[in-house]
Amino acid sequence: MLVYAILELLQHKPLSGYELKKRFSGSIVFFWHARHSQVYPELKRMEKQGLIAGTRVEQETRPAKRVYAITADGERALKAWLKRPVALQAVKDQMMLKTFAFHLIEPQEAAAQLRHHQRLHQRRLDLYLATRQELEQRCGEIDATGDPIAFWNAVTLGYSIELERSYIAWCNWALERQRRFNARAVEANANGAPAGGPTEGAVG
Amino acid sequence: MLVYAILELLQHKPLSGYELKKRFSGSIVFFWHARHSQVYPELKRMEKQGLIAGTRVEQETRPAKRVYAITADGERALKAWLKRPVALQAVKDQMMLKTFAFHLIEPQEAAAQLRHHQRLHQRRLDLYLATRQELEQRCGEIDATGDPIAFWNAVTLGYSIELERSYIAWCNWALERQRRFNARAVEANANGAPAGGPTEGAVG
DNA sequence: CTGAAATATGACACTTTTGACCTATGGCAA
DNA sequence: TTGCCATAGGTCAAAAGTGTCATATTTCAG
Repeated sequence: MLVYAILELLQHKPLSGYELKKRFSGSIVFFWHARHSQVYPELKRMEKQGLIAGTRVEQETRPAKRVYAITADGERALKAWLKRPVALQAVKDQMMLKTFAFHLIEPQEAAAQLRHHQRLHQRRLDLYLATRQELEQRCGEIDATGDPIAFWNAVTLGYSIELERSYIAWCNWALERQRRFNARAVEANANGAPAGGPTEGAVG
Repeated sequence: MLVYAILELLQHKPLSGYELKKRFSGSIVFFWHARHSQVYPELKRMEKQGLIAGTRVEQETRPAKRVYAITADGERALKAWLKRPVALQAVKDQMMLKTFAFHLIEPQEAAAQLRHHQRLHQRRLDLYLATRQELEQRCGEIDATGDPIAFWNAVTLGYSIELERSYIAWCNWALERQRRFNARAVEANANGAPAGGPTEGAVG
């Protein structure tokens, strides 16, 4: 997969390993990322396969760098991949893994975790919104410019924003539901009817 | 991370490697998954660490199995992990990686990809909704039962459902935006004003 | 009675990813 | 002038994860 992420970035413009690494902390990082210790070996492998071509570039004030450009073969491989249908991706979410077992910790601790997580996603959302503002200022009303690169950039950014909003909304919803749940439990306890214990049937 | 996923599952009830593997195709698979070739070695490692304890169990109609139970150490480790604040997780989304480069393929091919992906997520959403129905039938109105396991199960399931709905909504939105975008491009073309070419500034 | 399917566990090669460490150069600030 | 930061590019061990093959047993359908 990293192969295609790199090809996509090089398809716009030739870049060095260091510049690529920085791109993976730029807009593409919203849905794909890689460390430099993964990028450099991958570039070598891709060059051996003929997907990209590197050239040494001397610089005056900075160390020399090796700039990679996509080849005709690389572009073919990229387009072929784009046309292949994607399979449904498995979800891996640490926060959900924790939430699934929140019955093991104190309700207020669970709530604190949810609030903390909400703050983190709020910060990320703010970053995404700022990025969108920037993009719109650079490109004007995207639909009007007719630039397909800016268009699809905006479409993926729209997804990232929606995802963060969903997460924040879910945190709110979970906290609200938890408040109601706890209130009921306290009430039931006061009436001398203890809340139900672990129910095996709930898991599977 | 797999360690904690396994501990969570064993915390409910001792299970064999095979049963665990099946759990990873059950409700926990909505946000975590693992193949059996990862589960079995992990169980051995965890037993050596003292987080779980295995016992050989003979069966009449089936081959003997090794059932693992969580230890006091394992429970402590699990609870400690639950209380540690989660870091923001990086997103990895193949579909977004593709969408980011859809300017390289024909608009109708991009639209076909979006529609295909929407169908896949619709199917998954249907599965999740069925699971929720099942859960509610087994546990009744969850807030009323006072069972915290069923409660947090419902909360995570709520997230999974929201995520799928977001994805489907995004596909619709993207398709609609693309239709408008293409209509404009055709219009501009008819007026003798060709649509803008690649804009370097759109990526970074 | 043969073969497929489910149960049950494992080995192994491989890729992907992470985290820590290392080497340079040059600019800039305390 | 000492040290930090950014640029530039690596290495390496380890962990995480995938995919395939192997090996038993038993049940059940044809």
